[in-house]
Amino acid sequence: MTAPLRLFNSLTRETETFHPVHEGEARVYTCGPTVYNYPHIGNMRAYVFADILGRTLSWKGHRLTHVINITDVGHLTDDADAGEDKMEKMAAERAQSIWDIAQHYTEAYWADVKALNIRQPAEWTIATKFVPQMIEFAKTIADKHCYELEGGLYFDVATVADYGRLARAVTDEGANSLGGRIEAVEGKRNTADFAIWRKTPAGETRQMEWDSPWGRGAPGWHLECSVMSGQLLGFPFDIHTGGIDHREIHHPNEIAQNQAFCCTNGLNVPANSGAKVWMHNNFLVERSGKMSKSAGEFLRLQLLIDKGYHPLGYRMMCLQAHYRSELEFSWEGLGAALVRLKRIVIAVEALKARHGEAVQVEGWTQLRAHDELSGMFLPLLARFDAAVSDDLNTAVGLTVLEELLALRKMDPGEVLAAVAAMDAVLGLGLLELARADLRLTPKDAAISQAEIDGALARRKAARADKDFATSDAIREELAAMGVEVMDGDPLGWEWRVA
RNA sequence: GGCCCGAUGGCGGAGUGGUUACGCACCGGACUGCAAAUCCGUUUACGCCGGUUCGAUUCCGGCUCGGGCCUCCA
Repeated sequence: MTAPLRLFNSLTRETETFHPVHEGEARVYTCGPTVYNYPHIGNMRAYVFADILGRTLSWKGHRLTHVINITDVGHLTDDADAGEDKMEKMAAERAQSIWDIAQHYTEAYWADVKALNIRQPAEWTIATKFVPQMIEFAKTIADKHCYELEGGLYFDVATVADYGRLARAVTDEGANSLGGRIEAVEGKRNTADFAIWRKTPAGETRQMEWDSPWGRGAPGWHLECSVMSGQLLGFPFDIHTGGIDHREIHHPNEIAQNQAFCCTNGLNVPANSGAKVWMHNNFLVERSGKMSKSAGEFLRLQLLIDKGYHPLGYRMMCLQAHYRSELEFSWEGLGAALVRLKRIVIAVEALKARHGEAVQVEGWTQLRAHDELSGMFLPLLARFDAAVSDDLNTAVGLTVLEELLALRKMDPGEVLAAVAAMDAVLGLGLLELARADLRLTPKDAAISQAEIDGALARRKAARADKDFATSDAIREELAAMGVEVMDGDPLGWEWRVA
């Protein structure tokens, strides 16, 4: 009855049945943000995706250990020597301590995580807290796989088998398409070789630097993830996630490091890649151009909130599409998703009103064992299970949820139990969310709550007197201020978000 | 130059060798003083040209268009 969990593995480019490394468990590592600026909503799609993956693994009965890293060092703006560290660059621009910058943007990221109902992982790994381990890791692989140049310690990609296979980068002729246009760093053996450790140039001092056998400096970006994932989850672990852009460079490099490390240590690693399954979410795109932090309106989650769109509307928007498809962002699309969410919340609220008591939230594993659930629910839950088990098809899962809510004359407690179960995967907070919560006041609202209340009271009096000319005039005034009056609705009025 | 994707109704977006999700919008109905909100119902599609097939939106080939990556990026 329960469907096997099938996930698309970027390594094989095929959908595979998930078999955990450790029976009953699931260990997942997610490439997190580099905290040199605010995340935009496109960045956040990766964490909504990772969250859905984690929730699905829990739903399927696996004990989940999820780790998300915070990159606060080592991320270059450019290739190796030429590039500046993003963190150092931002700190210099803002004339602030690099540590303060990291702190500030980490907290901003966490605020978005919370607003999007993304569950807390078992651990947030902060890169700068793992530098000694990174040095140890580098020492382990240095002899066989690395070489030293003026700029630091470099990884020789020719020393591992099959470099770049994740990226499908090797052509029939055997040439590697990665690194083709990279400005060659003097002395690099292969164009795709990358820095494991970057030395601070002579005469310079950086805010973030550490001593190492290869001189004072900072770890390379790719090293962080290999070290933190291996350290906390152990090689091999189950699933490594990230944005699709990481499929080409970052993750192949990470895999190369993992291969080097595991071979050196004699570990038997399936596919020698560190993780068995590598999963990548596609981008959120904007037809006006590439979603960018530098150009035009910065699409932060806070901007959506300021405009009166509840952040869970954005989560809904993500859930309507498959994580491996590009998703088009538009304000209209966001509005549509929010309307959909609102209608679901209304239906759930009505059920709660009929039921009158709290509902126990249970996983699929427990629910399946219930025999008292009416015949209608198990088939629906099974279809929901089949949808999310099919490479996380939340788009179809949502339609099953809506079918459930459209059922009439069923026991509200049972429907709510089924809703709770589905929402354990979808994470829309349907049992807690009230419709009124979705009515966010836009930042530029031209009218205050008190003024709205006053106008509505006057309008009510006019209607009682059957003075419809006055009541309609008040309604129009409110409409001009962005307030939509809804007489036949318990909420009474709503912001017209547009 | 190299590698890799995509093309579905007004918009977004699933999926499938034959019965053509779903959401939003539109339209019709209920409700309303009238609206709005809500609820019910409903219309519209698979880029082009070949091939395979009893039958293709779905498989294969070509074409056109669009996008991504090869520098940092979720």
